[in-house]
Amino acid sequence: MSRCWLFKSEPDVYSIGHLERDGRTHWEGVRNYQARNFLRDEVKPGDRVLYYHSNADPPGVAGLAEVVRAGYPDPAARDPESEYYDPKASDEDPRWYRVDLAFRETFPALVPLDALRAAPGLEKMLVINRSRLSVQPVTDEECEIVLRLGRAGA
DNA sequence: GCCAACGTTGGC
DNA sequence: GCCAACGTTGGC
Repeated sequence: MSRCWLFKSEPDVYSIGHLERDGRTHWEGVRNYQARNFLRDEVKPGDRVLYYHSNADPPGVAGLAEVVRAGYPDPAARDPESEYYDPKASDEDPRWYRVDLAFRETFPALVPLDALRAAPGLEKMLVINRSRLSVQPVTDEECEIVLRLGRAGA
C-alpha cells in the first residue's frame, strides 16, 4: 500500500525542473528529527511525493515524484566538505537519512499555497498549518485533490 | 527584509 | 528536566 507525502524544496536550490533534468536524485540534507523519522521509518519505494516549492513566489506544489529507494544513512552528514556535515554522525549512529526520488511529472501550472488553502478537502493539510515540517504525510484523499488541481493547470 | 512560529541548545 | 536564549524556516 503506497502512501503520499509532501516534500519541500527551495526552487532556487533544487526545483522540480532540476529533478526533471536529473531524472532522479538523492533527497539529502534533511536535518529535522520529525522529518528524519519519516525518511528513516516510513517513506517507501512506490510512495508518491508532492513536490512543494518553499521560499518561492508564490510557494506551492509544482509536480509529482516517486520514491525509488527507502531511507538509508545520508553520506552528507559524514562529509566535512558538505554544508550538511554533522560531526555527531557516525557509523554506529548515522543520525540523518536520505531517500532517492525519481521525477514523475511537472504540473502545467503550480498549485499555489493560496489554492491549497481554498480547496475543499485540504483544510487539514499539514503544509497549511505546520508549514515548517519539510517531509509531511499526506492522506490519499488530499493527494488526489492536489493532483487533480495540478493536472488541471488551474 | 521582516518577523512569527517553532525547533534546538545549553545552563542550571 | 525546565526553560530562556538563540537560530532557522518560510510566508508575506
